[in-house]
Amino acid sequence: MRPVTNWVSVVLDLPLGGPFDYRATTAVAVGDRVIVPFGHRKMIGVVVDLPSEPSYDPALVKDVELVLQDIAPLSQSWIKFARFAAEYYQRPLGEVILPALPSPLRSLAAYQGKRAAGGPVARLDKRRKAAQSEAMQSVVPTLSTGQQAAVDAIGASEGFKAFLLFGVTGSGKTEVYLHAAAQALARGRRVLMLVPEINLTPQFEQSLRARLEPVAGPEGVAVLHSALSDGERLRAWLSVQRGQARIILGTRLSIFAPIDDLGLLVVDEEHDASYKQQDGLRYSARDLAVWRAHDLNIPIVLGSATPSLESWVNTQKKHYQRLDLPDRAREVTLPTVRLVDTRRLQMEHGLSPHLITAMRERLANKEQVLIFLNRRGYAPALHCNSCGWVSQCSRCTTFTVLHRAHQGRHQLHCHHCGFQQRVPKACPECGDQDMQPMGRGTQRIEEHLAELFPEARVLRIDADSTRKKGSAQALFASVHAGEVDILVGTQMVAKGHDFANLGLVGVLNADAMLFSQDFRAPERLFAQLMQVSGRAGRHSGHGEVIVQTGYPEQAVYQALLKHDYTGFAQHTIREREAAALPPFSHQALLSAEARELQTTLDFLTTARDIATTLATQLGSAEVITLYDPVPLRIVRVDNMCRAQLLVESTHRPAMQQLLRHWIAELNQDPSARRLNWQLEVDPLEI
DNA sequence: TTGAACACCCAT
DNA sequence: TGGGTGTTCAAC
Repeated sequence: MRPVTNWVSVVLDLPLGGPFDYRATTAVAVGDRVIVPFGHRKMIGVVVDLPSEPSYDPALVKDVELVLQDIAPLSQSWIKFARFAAEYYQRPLGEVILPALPSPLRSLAAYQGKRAAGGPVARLDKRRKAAQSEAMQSVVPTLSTGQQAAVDAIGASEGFKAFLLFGVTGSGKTEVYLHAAAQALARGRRVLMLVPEINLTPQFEQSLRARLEPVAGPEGVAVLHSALSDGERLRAWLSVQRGQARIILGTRLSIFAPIDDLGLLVVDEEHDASYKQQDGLRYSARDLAVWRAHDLNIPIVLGSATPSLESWVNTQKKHYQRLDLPDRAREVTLPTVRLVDTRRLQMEHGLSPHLITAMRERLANKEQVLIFLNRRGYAPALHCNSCGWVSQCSRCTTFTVLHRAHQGRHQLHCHHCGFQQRVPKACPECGDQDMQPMGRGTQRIEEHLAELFPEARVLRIDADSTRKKGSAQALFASVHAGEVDILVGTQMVAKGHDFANLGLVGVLNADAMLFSQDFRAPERLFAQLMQVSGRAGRHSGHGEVIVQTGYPEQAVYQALLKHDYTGFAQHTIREREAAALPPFSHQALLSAEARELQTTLDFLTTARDIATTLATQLGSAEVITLYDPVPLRIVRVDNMCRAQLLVESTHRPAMQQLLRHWIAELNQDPSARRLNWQLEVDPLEI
């Protein structure tokens, strides 16, 4: 018998291209993982092709060392998906495929050494599985007409169809997801449900288990997110790949879960920026979800009270079907919104008299109050009253934020590079000791509120108070249990949680977001305000939201007053269209950083010239706009100076083609090696 | 990304 | 002359 020689194309987790060709002497399939020699080391890669001829000098091609067959090969359909993501976001395929696997499946150490014992999968399977807690059976509520219509529409769709489920907080979107998921399960298909944040998975998991475990079985629900340990992640991932998990709940990374027999995809809070990965492969899980649904020929439901303008425009173009949930399902009214004009008011520690009075009333009425302030720490900076010195980070062009650490001690933290230092006893500039906190963060508000309302129990929830794993859960639980009267928090508290007894929401310093450079800032502010407003009075029916602003006449606030997403979207869409901004054009962002700003700008200028030449050669110069390189608003972070170059086009294929050639040329350019640069497709922030 | 090879520099 | 530091290049 002739020895079998197969050429295999393998992708590796490397920033350089690939795939890399090898020779295999044992049976191997596309989707198998292999251990291969690479340079002076060995790596785990994934076979993506079995070419008849190698695309590399056969004399230099090395042998596959080992074919790992402890799991089934990754499917063709999944690899096709990964290939799309790699091409769309202009990254090597290996950089999509390998990070999508749980780390034990791609780390050599898990397979070698004396403790490897047959590899991570064998070790996991040998261990006894912990018994699952049995889920509480829950009552299936009757659906409103709107909900029923939505569920019916989703159920009736054959093949691909994108739905935008549009309804305010409390309108019962979750119930629609649950019913639609139950339908898909009943048809023997599986369901993938995405939520924006890890914080939101426990409560969703609970309702999923309670409602769908009877159909899906106790092992039928799997949760995937980045906070899982390696072992937990592997276990969940395997249960997905092996088909045990029927319903998969997760954050953005779970869009890469290895499932082909999906019957439904759900993206909750589809407008949420957390769906955008901000490093490595900068993908949008929502956009990829739509592609995946299309490829698998299944319905996808995107839910939001404040849809992204991209999705909204898609409903207007009839690419997506809108499903409206007009009323709050539980027959309660929307909270009243009041704008307090801070320009002509005497404020007390950042709180207007109106807000204080309203708080007093609610507290007397035994209702909870939420104070929302998107700024953590004690104060945004420390200021010297005699010379005007302001605490600044030595590595970044930012102020350092005053934080109250343990035992009332203060520290200065840089929120950009993480640098922490003691508070100087005297001004480093003039030696004066009269230094004052400038502005207010959540810690300081918490402190003032405790003085102002001595009987009230005040709790702060922000990234600092929830640093430990699981502590966010515990803090939220104490709010739900009624152990808290006043909750102070950052955007963390705005999402998802349904506080039954919350009557009043106070929004401080919303204006900070209003004048950001980013053209999407008003859209984001509106979504955030709507979201935080939705926390008030979900059950009592007489909730109130007080927004303190110096610019009450702004369109964002006027729209909020009327809970008018539609009007706000229409207004904003007209502006975008007039300025040819997304969704009426496509963008890409080339950013770079180096020790010297000039190095960065020089590189970007060269890059721009290259792109100009390419656009002309490719005949796309007319549809592509290349802007000038500009330093970022915060130029220096961690001693690196940053700048960026925006590319815009109304023609996506032309843009994609240009980007592909551009990256290839930049990779050749020796000057590009002396700094860090990256290209981001569809940037969310510019 | 990782490592090896190579150039350069300064102190002994 | 040795060894520490930084730069460049190849990897199927």
